[in-house]
Amino acid sequence: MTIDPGPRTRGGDAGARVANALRAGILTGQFAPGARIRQEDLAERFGASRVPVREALRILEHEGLVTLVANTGAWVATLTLAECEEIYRMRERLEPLLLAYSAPNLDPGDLDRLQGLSERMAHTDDVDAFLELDREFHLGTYRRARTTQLGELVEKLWNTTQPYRRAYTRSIGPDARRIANDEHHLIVAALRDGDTEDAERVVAAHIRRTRRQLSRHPHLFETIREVP
Amino acid sequence: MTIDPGPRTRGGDAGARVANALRAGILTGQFAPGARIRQEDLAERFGASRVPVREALRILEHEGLVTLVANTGAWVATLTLAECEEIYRMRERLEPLLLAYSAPNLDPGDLDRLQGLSERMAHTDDVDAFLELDREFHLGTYRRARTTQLGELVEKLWNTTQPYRRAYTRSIGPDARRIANDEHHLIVAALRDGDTEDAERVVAAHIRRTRRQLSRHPHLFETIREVP
DNA sequence: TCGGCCATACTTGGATCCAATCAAGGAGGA
DNA sequence: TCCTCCTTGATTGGATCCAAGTATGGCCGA
Repeated sequence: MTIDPGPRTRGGDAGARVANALRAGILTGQFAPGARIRQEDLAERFGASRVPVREALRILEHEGLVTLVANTGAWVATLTLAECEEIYRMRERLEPLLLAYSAPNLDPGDLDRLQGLSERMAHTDDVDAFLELDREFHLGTYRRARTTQLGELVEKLWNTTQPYRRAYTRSIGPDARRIANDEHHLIVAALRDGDTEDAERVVAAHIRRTRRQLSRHPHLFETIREVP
Repeated sequence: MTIDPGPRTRGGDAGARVANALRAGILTGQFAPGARIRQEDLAERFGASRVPVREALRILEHEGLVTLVANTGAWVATLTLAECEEIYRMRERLEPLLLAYSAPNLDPGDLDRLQGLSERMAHTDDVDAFLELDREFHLGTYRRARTTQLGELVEKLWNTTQPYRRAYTRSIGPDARRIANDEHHLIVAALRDGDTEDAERVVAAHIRRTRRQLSRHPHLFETIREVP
């Protein structure tokens, strides 16, 4: 019995490999919400047959990134404003809990790295870079959580809302993003103080504020639904 | 363009059909945690080939009911005590939110039905009947929630912990279950009063108490892990 | 000219076949 | 006697092939 080789996708797991690649494509915006996905296209693109592609679609369906309709096809999942608000309300409750799992295990090096991310974020005007740093920062605060379910779920919630977060970030100016930076600094400060409860409160408020902001931009969700 | 046929599993979705059947088997205890699942067995049992079976396993893997190891096999998922506590903490935060979505839409007929379930629960000594009624009751309070993600997630959390809830319920006497009945009555009463916030508090306390009870029975999780 | 119907092409779904991988059991040697 | 290595069986993974369903385009009729 060899030891588990970890997340390295070795031969014998083409389904997961295709899923990872397609997930990355959706998160980076190469595949837009509502876009049709043809199995054979993916198979050709990744040099696999349609069998693992179908498995990959099944995986991503349950991650909320793909919508499958039997005998009809697959589309990149779309969200309505109501669904997006729902996810943000879930995050509002779950991420403080996840932070509570993680905070006691964050060492000074972690905190320095988080502070570095937060500062780089404050000095960038590029939307994609900002999004990437934002994600790195928040998930970074959760990295030391020894959870098996909660961490994955939170990442999943981030993933499904990512395309809309990108559209939103583009639509607002760089100035409007400054508030997020202040909140990030507050989180790092609370974590340095060892005041986990305060950090939890700031995270919850951060998510709540973002949700309200999103609600003021319903047009972001008025994409043409190719899904019937 | 025909309208979406809904959750009816018609021809052309054997993967989902197998997944539903296997899920039911796990929830009813026919497949115990840690039990090996052979693809060909399932295929033969459900009269399908191994292709849809593999899809079903992928689905259930992401529902947390099955553990897959590449090139090795599939097992009914097992939980450690720590993982179970983690899930209960998640439920503690999510179910009050879900109840808040549902409560305003519950009509008097729903409440009567819930009260009926709660009373039948108080008068049964059969463990399986109790578990079924308990599940019906709680999910019944959430049934009117117009959510797309949260409801499914909560049901998923119920499913993954179901085998251990069964073992726990068996291990305690009928008397120890009475407290749950009182809490259920409180929930119905709060809902009748239109006091959603109070109902949320009772649900949270109910889950929290159950989590503490489970923590006192670590032996329930000391099953032989067939998974290497 | 517009609407409905039908046939055709395309896409997805499922089954069978073959290759690759892993686990177990036995043989051989120290 | 115990450890190691190798062989063999069983099971999973992937590809190709065929069937079934759906959507699109053209044709006919009103």
